[in-house]
Amino acid sequence: MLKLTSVKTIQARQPSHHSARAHTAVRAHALGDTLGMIGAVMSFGRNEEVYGDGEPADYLYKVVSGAVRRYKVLDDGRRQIGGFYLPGDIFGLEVGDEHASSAEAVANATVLVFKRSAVLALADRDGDVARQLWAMTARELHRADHHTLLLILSAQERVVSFLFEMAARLESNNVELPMSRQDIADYLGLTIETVSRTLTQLESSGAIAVPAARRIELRNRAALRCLEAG
Amino acid sequence: MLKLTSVKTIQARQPSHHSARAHTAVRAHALGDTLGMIGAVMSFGRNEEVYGDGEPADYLYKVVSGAVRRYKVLDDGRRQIGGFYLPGDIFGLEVGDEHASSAEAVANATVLVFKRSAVLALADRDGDVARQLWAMTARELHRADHHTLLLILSAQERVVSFLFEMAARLESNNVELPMSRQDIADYLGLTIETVSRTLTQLESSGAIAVPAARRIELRNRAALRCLEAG
DNA sequence: CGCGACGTTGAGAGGTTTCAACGGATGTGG
DNA sequence: CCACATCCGTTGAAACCTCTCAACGTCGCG
Repeated sequence: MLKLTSVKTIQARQPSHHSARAHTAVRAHALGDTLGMIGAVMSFGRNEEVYGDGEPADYLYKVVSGAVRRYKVLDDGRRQIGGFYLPGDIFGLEVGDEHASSAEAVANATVLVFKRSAVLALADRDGDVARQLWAMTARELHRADHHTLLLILSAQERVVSFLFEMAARLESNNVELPMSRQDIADYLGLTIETVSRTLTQLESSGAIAVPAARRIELRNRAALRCLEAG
Repeated sequence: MLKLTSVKTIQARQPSHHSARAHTAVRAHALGDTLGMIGAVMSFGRNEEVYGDGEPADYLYKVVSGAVRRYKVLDDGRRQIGGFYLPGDIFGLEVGDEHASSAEAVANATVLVFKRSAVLALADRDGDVARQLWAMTARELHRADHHTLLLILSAQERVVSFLFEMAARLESNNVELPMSRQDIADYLGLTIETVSRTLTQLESSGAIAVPAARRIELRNRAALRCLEAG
């Protein structure tokens, strides 16, 4: 298993480009629920940047509360959100030395921060850790593949697929969305209007309920599954 | 899936200048240009399956000649091509025990086949090998991320982006496409008609030349770059 | 030569976007 | 406490892009 004894105490300092305040260093339960190590807690306000595209990837992160979006922006301003990270998810892990995209807090978020160099050093000594870093990247790859599948679907299929994904990750039929319609649209490759119209349509059909803009309840999974495809 | 009862059995179905002398198991120069190991040469005819979605991932592959497509099909028949693999590329590497998509030869192809278990065993003993397997997955992840960016672009932008990608990988402005229009369409999330029309349009503008359906020459990169976005 | 696979072109339909206006919630200051 | 500004989300109508359906052309091959 894990050799916690081999883990040196890491004095995780606060990255200079971060404006959020760092709190006391705490002991993380796990990295990917298996790697044990030391991290620091940081807080990020809504829309606050965690790291930027092209910046050195000196840290990796694990969401404690709130939510984070990873995204790229094209020259003309179009934005593609590559993924959302919810409590328990790890993000910012790169094999290269630079981040390949940016990350921001969707809502106020607290995040565990780990020094990448320390994790890599640990992986060097422990094959198990190395395997898990690899597995983590592989999971991201599968997510990315699934995301490309999303983008060839119709608007309705994409929205339904998104709702199922969120319901599964939040483990409930009553989904409390942390992100805005714009975030959803940029994740699904649609406009906010199309997302909004589609949700209205799904609500009219009785498949879902939308008691509040950010709250969506899956009422008829069977019906929804018929509207899904991927 | 072809029978691989004996990894050393070689079907020299399509002898070419590359595979002509590859009757015996050869020592691969590299896996990812660095890992050294033993593989076997196999040949696949056009549209022949290399492996199928859900099958045990007992092998990984390196393209010697020809081209391979990795894809998934939805229930209703829609097909999404996740990527093309050209000579030198490695594919079929999974962290889990099953393939997450299918792979077929786009054109007659010869491929080096490696036993996954042997590679993993090697990685167990050699941290360098483990690191490279991880790096390989990370490269696929970056490709996948770039692919999702492609899918939010306009048809013209997607086609131009595709041409640039192919030109870069084939290291030439004169691109000899191994794949059909349908393959391109399924890779770009478009229809063959839209791909065809876009190419015609690009040719009319003088940005490219299409002396034959499968041969495309980039004539004006500057103009093409203006039509691109990602 | 004729067949079938592949690619191109055309016309119309349809889905998504664009542009615009409106509504609702929240927060602030008078 | 209300007026007001702002952000976010919804709704409508028209434009646009891509798809669909269809026909035609081309190439390779039996």
